[in-house]
Amino acid sequence: MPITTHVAQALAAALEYPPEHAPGLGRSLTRPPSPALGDLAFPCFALAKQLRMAPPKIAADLAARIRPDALIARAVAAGPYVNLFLDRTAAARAILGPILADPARYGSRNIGGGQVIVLDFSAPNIAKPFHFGHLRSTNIGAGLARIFSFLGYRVVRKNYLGDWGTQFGFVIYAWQRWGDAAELQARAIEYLVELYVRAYRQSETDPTVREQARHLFLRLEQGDPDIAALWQQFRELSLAGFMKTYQRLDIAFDSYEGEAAVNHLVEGVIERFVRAGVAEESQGALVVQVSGVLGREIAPLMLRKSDGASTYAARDCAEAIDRWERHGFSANIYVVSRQEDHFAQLFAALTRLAAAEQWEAHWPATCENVSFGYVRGMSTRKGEAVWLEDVLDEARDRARRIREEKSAANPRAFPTLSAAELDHVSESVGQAALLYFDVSSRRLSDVTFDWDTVLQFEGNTGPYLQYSHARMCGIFRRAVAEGLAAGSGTPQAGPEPADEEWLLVLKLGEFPAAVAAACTEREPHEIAKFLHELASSFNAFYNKHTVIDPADPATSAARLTLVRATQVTLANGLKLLGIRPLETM
RNA sequence: GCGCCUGUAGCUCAACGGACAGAGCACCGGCCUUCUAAGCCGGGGGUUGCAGGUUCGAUUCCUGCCAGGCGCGCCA
Repeated sequence: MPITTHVAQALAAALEYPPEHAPGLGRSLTRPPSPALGDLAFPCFALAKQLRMAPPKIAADLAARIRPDALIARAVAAGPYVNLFLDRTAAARAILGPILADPARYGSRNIGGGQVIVLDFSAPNIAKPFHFGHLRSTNIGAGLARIFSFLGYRVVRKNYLGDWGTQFGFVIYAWQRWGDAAELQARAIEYLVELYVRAYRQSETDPTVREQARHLFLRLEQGDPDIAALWQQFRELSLAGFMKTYQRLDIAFDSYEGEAAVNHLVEGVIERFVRAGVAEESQGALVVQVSGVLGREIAPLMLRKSDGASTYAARDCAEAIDRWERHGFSANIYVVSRQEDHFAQLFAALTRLAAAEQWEAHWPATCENVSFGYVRGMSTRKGEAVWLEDVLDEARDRARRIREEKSAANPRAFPTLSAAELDHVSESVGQAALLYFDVSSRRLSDVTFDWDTVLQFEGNTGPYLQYSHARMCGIFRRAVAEGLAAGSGTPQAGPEPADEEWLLVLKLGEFPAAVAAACTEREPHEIAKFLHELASSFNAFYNKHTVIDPADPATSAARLTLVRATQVTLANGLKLLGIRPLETM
C-alpha cells in the first residue's frame, strides 16, 4: 500500500470519517516546504469550510488525534497544516519494496484497461524538410504514446503524413523544369526541398508559377499517370529519409498513411454532411457553420472550394470518421501546434454531423488537440530551417568531444570503450540533450532554437540524468567486484536512513504520481521535472555518503538497495522520454 | 478588428488557489589519494507586465489595459 494511502486512512480515522473519504484526503497531501518541518503535510483549509472552524484550530486538534503507528512517527500542527513525520526505516521498506519486486513496471498502473487511444503525431510534409521544429510533435507524441501505453492503454500511433496538396504542384513544376536525376538519387529529401523552395520563391515574383503548380496538382488529382508516378517516387524517397530519423530515435508508428490514403473517402463524407443538412453553400464554396456549436464567432469549416476541389479539412473529417470505424477509440489525440482554430472547427463540424445523424457513440467529444509552443527561427521558406539530422549529428559530435576531454583528464574514472561503444554513448548522450531540452519546459511555451542552449550537457539536462544513471551503474560494478549482491534483493531492515537517503526515498515514492500527471495533463514535462529532482536528490546523497564500505556490510547492503531502486526508477522515466539510460559514459 | 497562446531572477524555465515564488545557465567562493567533478556545497541576485476585483489567502481565478507570438473560408 502506498504511504499516502496509509496516511490518508489514518487521517480519516482521526477525523472519524468513513474509510471511503480517505482517497480524497490523500489527494491533498503535499510535501512541506522544508524537510525540517516534516515528511508529509496535510493542509486544513478545505476542512475549515466544512467544519466552520479556523484552520489552525483544526490542525491542532487533528494532530493530537492522529495515533502514531508503525509508519507514522508523529504528527505536529504548524499553523493551518498538520505535518507528519514518518518512521524512516518502515517507510523506506514500504516504498522500496514494490520498486524492487517489479522494477520494470514501477510507475505503471492499469488506468487504461486496454482502451484505445489514437495518437496522431510527427506528421511531416513530404518534400518539406524534417527540421528541428518537427522534433516537438515527434518527441511529445512519442512520449505520450509510451506514457499511455505504460498506464494500460492500447495506443495506435499514426503518422498522418502531409503527402497531398498544392505543394506537390510546386515540386513537380520545379522537377520538370530543373530536375536532375543524379541529385535526386544522391540526396533525396534535401534536393526535393530545394526544388520546392526554388519554385516557391519564383512564384513570389512570377504568379504564373503558382498557376502552373496548381494545374499540375489538379492533374495529379485527376490521376494523370506520369504525374502520379512522380508523386509516388517523391513520397517514397521522402518517407525513406524520415524513416532513417525515426530509426535513429527508436520511434515507430503503426501507420504511415497520409492524406492521400483517405482521398477515396472524402466524397462520401462530404455527401453525408450535405444529406444531413449540416453543410451549406457560401460564396460558391461548401462550408459547415460552427460558430453556434463553439459559442463564438469563427469562420466555417470549408469542405469544398469554389472551384469544386475538396479541402484538407474535408480529408481530416473523413480521416477522423475512418479512425473511429477502424479503432473505436476512447480518445483521438492530435499532437499538432498552432492550429487551434482548425481543430475547433473540425471537432465542431463532426459534433454537428453526429447530432444530425444521431450517432450512438458521441466520439467527437473525445477528440483532442494537444498543441505546443512555437519554435522560433525555423522557417522553411526563409531558408533558416535547421535539419534535425544535422542537429543530431552536431549533438553526437559534441558529446564525443566532451567525453574525450573528460576521459583524457581523468583516465582512471572512465572505462575504455570500443569504437562501437563510444559511438553508441556519443549518439545517446547527444540525443538525450536534444530530447530532454524539448520536454524541459511545459509544451505550450515557445522555444527559440539556439545551438548552445539546445546542446547543453550540464545542469538540468538529459546528459545529467544519464550521468547520474551511469554513476549508479558504476556503484554496482564495484559492488560485484567486492563480492556484494548489487542491490537486487528485497530491502532489509538496516540502519535508519540518513537525511540524504531519506529525501531520496521520499522522492522515489512520487514517481507513480508524476507518470499519472503526465498522462492526464498530456504533459511529458511532468516526468522530466520529476527525473531532475530525483537525480538531484541522488547526487546530493552520492556526494555525502559512500555506498560501499567493506567494513560495514549492513549499511552497504541497505544503500545498494536504495541505489538500485533509484537506478530502475530513473531508467523507467528516461525510457518514457525516449532517452537511453547508459551504464557507462 | 476578432480568436487562441504567452508575459516570473541578466538568460532559459518551474510552482493541484496555500507555508518564505523555486531550478538550471551565467557570475563569485569552496570540494577530486575513496563507487565517473557531465557532479556536490555555499553566495549574490524578484514590486511574478500594469491596474482593479473575487477570498481567510492570488504567480495561479475574473475584468480592463500594455507588450509579444500565432491564426482569422478557397495553402495544408
